[in-house]
Amino acid sequence: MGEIVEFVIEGIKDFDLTHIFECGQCFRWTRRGASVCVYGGAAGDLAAVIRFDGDTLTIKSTGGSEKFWRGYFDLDTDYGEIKRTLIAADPLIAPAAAYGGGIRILNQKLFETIISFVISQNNNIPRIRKNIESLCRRYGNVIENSDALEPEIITEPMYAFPSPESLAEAKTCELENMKLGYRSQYITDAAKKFLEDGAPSSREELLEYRGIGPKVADCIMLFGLRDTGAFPVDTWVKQVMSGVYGFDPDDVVGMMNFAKSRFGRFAGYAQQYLFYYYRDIQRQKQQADNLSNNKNGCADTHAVPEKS
DNA sequence: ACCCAGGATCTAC
DNA sequence: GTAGATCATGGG
Repeated sequence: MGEIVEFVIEGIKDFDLTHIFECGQCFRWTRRGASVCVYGGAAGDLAAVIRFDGDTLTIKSTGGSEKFWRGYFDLDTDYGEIKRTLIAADPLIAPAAAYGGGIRILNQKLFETIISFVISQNNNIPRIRKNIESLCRRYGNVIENSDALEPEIITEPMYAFPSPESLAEAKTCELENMKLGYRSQYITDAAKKFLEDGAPSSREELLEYRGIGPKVADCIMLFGLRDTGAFPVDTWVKQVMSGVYGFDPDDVVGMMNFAKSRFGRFAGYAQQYLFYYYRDIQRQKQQADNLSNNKNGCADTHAVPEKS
């Protein structure tokens, strides 16, 4: 244990690190290079630097076998076939499947997925990432050799995701002090329940957790239990489903029925393409608006209000 | 100062 | 069973 390993895997199609790491399924990977596609981060209790160039994936990590990383990145699933099947079932999804065509649904640890998506409720992705990092720093173990991996890329030690035991023993008030907010109780309760009941394996079991409702349960089914038929409906999916398919934004049941009947066991992939596509173009639109506001000089014309 | 974010829960009808 | 208020925090 403790050996740094490196794997080079060639001939990979339908793969893009930005799509994979920025599509909202994981929260511990960050882009490190400006031009080259390099990500650093952690999966469970392993730290790694990931590169993808052309069709070649390079993984330098603090451990794990090639088999583990192939599974983590879902390399043995044919995403070209998935996309063709989705588009055949519904041509309207073609733009989204092309836009996020390099998405892979990662093979993540169940407990990490549960806690991460409990934190995700009514929260935004940048803050979810911060919350999870502070949890790892406080309750996770230092990842051995993570500082020796590539010191110019990963400049400080990384921490493993906390074990169920460590979060079960954590004081709820301490989580509150770490700005975990009202979700603090959900987190410590979930860790205790996970330890007592064992790993949940169905949507029904997940819904018995306090802090896990239908949407979070579906995310955990998709990302933690690899139920690729799950179709999590969040605020972004509501918007794209109403915009593209004309659903009432509050008709969540209708959207889920549509996805199930149209996409079946591939509904989860469809959801990821739709989520990434719509959220990303909305963000770019927002940035463009901000730029044009500055150019017009509209943003600076307000006098600074005096404070009392 | 305001609305929103990968929502869930509690209460009141 | 379901509409409405509330939850803690900070991004934009």
